[in-house]
Amino acid sequence: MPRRDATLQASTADLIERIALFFETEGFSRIGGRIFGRLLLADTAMSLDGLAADLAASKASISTETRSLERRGLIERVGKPGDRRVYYQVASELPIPTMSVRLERWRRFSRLLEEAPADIARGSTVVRRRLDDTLAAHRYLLAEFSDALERWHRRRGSPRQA
Amino acid sequence: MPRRDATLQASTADLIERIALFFETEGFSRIGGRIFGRLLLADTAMSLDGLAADLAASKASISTETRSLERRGLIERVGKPGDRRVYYQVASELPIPTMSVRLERWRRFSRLLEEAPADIARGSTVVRRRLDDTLAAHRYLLAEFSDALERWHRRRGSPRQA
DNA sequence: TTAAAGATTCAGTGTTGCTTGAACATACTG
DNA sequence: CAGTATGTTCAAGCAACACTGAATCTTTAA
Repeated sequence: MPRRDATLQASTADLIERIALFFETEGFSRIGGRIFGRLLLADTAMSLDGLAADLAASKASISTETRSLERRGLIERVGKPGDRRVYYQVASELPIPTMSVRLERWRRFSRLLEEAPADIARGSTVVRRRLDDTLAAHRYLLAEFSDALERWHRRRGSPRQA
Repeated sequence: MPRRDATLQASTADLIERIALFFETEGFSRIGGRIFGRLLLADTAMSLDGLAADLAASKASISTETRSLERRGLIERVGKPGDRRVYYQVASELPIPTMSVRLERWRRFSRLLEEAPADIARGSTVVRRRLDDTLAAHRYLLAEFSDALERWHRRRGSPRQA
């Protein structure tokens, strides 16, 4: 029974675990969630084996899950001079990609409705109207939300005064 | 090998299946997604055994999944005079609950960050700042989105001119 | 080129959770 | 009351997926 690295505070490990549980309900694997949680609370970028040791998981899992998290824009890879390992850190403009991923999901559903063949609701005005209404709401809310995201980005995005 | 009811058009069955696949990525079961898809495209409310026959699934599954969908506000039960069965239909103000469910998920994550014990990032300004920024973004976007939802509701919610 | 570290892929194992038939509960009808 | 229709719960089978150790690939250093 491998133990988690002792350098991790109990409260930190706790929060990481809760984040992982949350991520699990969002379609990630538990380890994926742990990685994200660990990086979110990390003072500095971490290497693959650092994560593996820290989270008591195999390097195979870390490798797979980091790639998945990266593809979804939640984390990014960085290098360190004089070190050939790859380091991972939370995406620099974190809120944007997080929300963008969610936006993308909605769009997929909207597209699904749009693609509904014309013949599907033929003869049934009630269905046709329901689909139209739903689609209209999605369009409206998606647009509003994109705007808000854009606004936030402009308001906060530029100042890189670390 | 039970077949799907022949009264369902092929294109309709197809769309239902794609909706079900989408719902699966959203944390529902496949059958749950099928039920929602079927009801979304249904001209009229459907009974439990109607759904079971139509979707070639057991009544047990339909019973479980309808309850889950109802709890999440996506469908609702209605009665028909002179019939003791329970009928299901898509929620009347569909877009609202759909979006509300999503909002609720975000709020859960925000709460997770808020509950992060103070000691967690002590000594690390970079972590503290990252958490603060993320939380600020979430608060901003959640507020904006709630407003938009409210606006939509007011704009569209009242006219019940069926 | 070889040696070695670092990262990825693969095949196997275990766990989770969906789905179902059957048993059970409830409520209506005559 | 008995009989029946309707809906829910339960235990078990099964499929899907996460996770891992080992093998493989890639890159760097000497």
